[in-house]
Amino acid sequence: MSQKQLPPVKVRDPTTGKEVELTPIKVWKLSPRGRRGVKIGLFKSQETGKYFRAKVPDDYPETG
DNA sequence: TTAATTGT
DNA sequence: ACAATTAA
Repeated sequence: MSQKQLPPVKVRDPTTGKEVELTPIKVWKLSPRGRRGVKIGLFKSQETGKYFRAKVPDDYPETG
């Protein structure tokens, strides 16, 4: 199986306030039943080492 | 156990 | 309010 690395996402790093490109550690769908919901990624700030969550594009692949 | 994430 | 996820 060719393991393609996921592309970085442009997100606002809430710990620095800067917009950065980061590859999410994990991605999942967050949606109530019967509603559309959003995809969420778990990220780790390079600047501060702090974890944060942010929306990722709807077409971004989910990770296991 | 809670905070925080986004859009309906 | 509600969905899943996980660091703190």
